[in-house]
Amino acid sequence: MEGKLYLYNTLSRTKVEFKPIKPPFVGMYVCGPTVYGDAHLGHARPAITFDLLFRTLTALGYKVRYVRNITDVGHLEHDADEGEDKIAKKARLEQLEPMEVAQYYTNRYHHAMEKLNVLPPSIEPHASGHIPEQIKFVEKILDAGYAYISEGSVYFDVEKYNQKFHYGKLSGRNIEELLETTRELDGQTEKRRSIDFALWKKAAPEHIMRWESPWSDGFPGWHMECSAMATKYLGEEFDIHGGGMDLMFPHHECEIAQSTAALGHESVHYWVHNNMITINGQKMGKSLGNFITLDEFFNGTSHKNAEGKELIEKAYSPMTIRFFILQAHYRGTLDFSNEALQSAEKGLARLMEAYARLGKLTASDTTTVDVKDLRKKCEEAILDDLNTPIVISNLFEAAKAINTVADGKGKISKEDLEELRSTYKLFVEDILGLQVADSGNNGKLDSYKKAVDLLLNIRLEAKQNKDWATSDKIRNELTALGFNIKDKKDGFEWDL
RNA sequence: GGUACCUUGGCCGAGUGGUGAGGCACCAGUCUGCAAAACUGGGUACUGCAGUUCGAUUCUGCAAGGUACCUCCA
Repeated sequence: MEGKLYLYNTLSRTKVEFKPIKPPFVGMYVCGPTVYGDAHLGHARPAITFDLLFRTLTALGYKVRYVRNITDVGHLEHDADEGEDKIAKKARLEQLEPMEVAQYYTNRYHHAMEKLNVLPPSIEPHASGHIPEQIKFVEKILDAGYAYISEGSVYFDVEKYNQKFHYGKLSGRNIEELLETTRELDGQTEKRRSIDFALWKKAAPEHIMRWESPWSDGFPGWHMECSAMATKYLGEEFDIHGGGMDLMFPHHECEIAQSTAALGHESVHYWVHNNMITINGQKMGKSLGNFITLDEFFNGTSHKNAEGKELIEKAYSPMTIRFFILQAHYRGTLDFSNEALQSAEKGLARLMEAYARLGKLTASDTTTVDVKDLRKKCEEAILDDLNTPIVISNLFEAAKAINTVADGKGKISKEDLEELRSTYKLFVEDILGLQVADSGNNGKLDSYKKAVDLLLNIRLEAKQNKDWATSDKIRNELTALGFNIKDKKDGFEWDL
């Protein structure tokens, strides 16, 4: 694929042409999960959005280094937890090593991502494995004069930073406003200003996860790992930084401040943020307790909300979830509902059936269906800030043409057929990352398929003999077993 | 309270200053022994009010409703 990619840059609040610093190389950093719980539907959104971007960049010929971190050092909690490390807290509850908990959820995250056909990133650094880098980064900020030490902790001096740089440029906030609205939080007394944030935090005695540093036994601040690890693997300046919109402030704002203070210049050229998934119009999030985990979707596990009402009516395949997410633009909210998910499921099935039929079409000498500009239309859509809904709508338009030809009501030339196949392959599989079902090609599966074909051929013979009783019996019983039988002009199609 | 954003047909969701993206659901027709599938046709949606305009769903203003961020969150 060729062409200019336009991306919405949160920094400028406009769509801009994507120009890498050093083509053909592209560096992309995306905020990954905090591994102290199962991934929920909300986590699937950035994973799929940036997987899509990764795939699109790759299809454009870029050599992408995609870094997605694992946050396994935990961060401060509010309320009664008084700065207790999240992972440590869970570890004590379950009598597990903190790293055991982190590993457990990391594995589960990986499994869920694999099911969603999310490609693994090039590098997946763990925060806990980069403590020295983070300490060095804090030292740089101290040396530059934008941080101060207070009772074993190190804080970023936002006000001082703002005198030379612009704190709030990403999220559109100004300091005066923040000073008025920030609440009382833990560590307030140690900090000079409420808006200052921790770069290194001294650990309380009961805090299990801790590391040595020049200032105290403690742990890195909320935003430190991303600055340190992005710099380590992508350099002082890199192309794209992604994450959920809810991370814009304070997380990404603080990251910009930290990196700029330490390096003397900004790091990220394009900030890309995906919007939230909502449920009943409200953000699905850990703190709201209204989330549904990916495993629950995949297994159809019962999930009751606070009022005891079932949130999911049935199991949804990973590809349904992926398709559901891709049917909306990444910058818009996407509302979860069973109805929406079930319509996505059916739509996906229709699209994939057309794709399967496409593989079986035979070419004619002429073309009577309109498939001309499919590739061009899909390319324009994906290059326009990853407009997957438009890509999909174009694929559906082409699906009609495919079905028409498959029904024998239209013709397609060899040239057009090949073009259509390669376009479908590129967009359905390579870019949207929609997996073709039962691509498995082992002997057992083959025998099983042949057995079903055999039954249906017997039915075909019965039909030719107008033996409707036998014909219907075969169809009805196969249907009862979960098969879908579709009669064609001179044959049949089936799936499970 | 501050800041930003959103409001599209039964549902989900694109998009545009002027011939109704697409999916799901629904209705009718074609095909079929029947069914399913497929194809074809069917609905004049753009929160309300006012303004700009030859013309607004699209621009401006006001109003109503909703959401996000300001605190860990994807």
